[in-house]
Amino acid sequence: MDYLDLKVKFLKGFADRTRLEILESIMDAEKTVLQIVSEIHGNQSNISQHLACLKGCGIVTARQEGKFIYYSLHDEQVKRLLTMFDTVLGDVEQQVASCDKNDQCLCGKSELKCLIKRRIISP
Amino acid sequence: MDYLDLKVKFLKGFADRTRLEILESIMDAEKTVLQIVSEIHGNQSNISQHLACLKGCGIVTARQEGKFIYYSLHDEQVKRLLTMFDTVLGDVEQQVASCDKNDQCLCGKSELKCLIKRRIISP
DNA sequence: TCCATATATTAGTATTGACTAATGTGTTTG
DNA sequence: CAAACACATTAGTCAATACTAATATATGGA
Repeated sequence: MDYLDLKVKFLKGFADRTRLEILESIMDAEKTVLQIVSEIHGNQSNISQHLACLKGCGIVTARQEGKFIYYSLHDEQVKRLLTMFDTVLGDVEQQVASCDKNDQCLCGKSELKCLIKRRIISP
Repeated sequence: MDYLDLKVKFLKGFADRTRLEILESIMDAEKTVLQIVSEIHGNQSNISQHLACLKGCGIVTARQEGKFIYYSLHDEQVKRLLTMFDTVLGDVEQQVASCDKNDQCLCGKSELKCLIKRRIISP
């Protein structure tokens, strides 16, 4: 694993809907797994796996207290980064939203418009 | 597609080795597709697809001039974000590098240690 | 010690995404 | 207009990843 691989892994940590929901949930205060599970949709197993992922990506840290494990953002820098995502996305949101022009890319291939374009289903 | 989906898509745009290589390549100056292709490994088709992806994610923009198309970062904010990735990664690099503890997560399941853990191959 | 609670792990499946090779489109130049 | 060039698109394949359900581990308390 070279530096670029580490960077990819770190960034992939953020690039998932469930994980972003988790991060939003613990943005301002540490939470236990069950607290997170109840705040966002998801089941316990799934959330646990995503938390392990976030930890492995250096995005969150865990702190045990009795039978509870509290998760929080790794540090202030990570929080700043999360904030910056929104800032920058503000600039480009329109472009990203016009997904029609790049159906094939990161839109989820079972998205309706993508299925149409790929002629799996008809309009 | 709600706001969170847009954010996920935007972030996924960064979360790939080839795309990061492209971004590094055009970080300081716009480049044509062929220039990018020759600077990093990759073949033309592959790079073209990644460029379409980056464009769709609002990360780069394209400018046509004759038969050439010049790609560059979408704006200064995106450049700042790319810089910030390195800054924050500096803090957490050690944690990310110790991939052993989270084999299953974003390490690539055909990585040697992952294959061992999953008992596909033996140590 | 036995049970309940909190969380992690495993295994299996389905989806998503990256890559290659081949072909298509548009632009310039002879 | 035809050939060459620059780039985009398509289709197909394989690998990576997210999810569910079931099971395992660990902690605290009756």
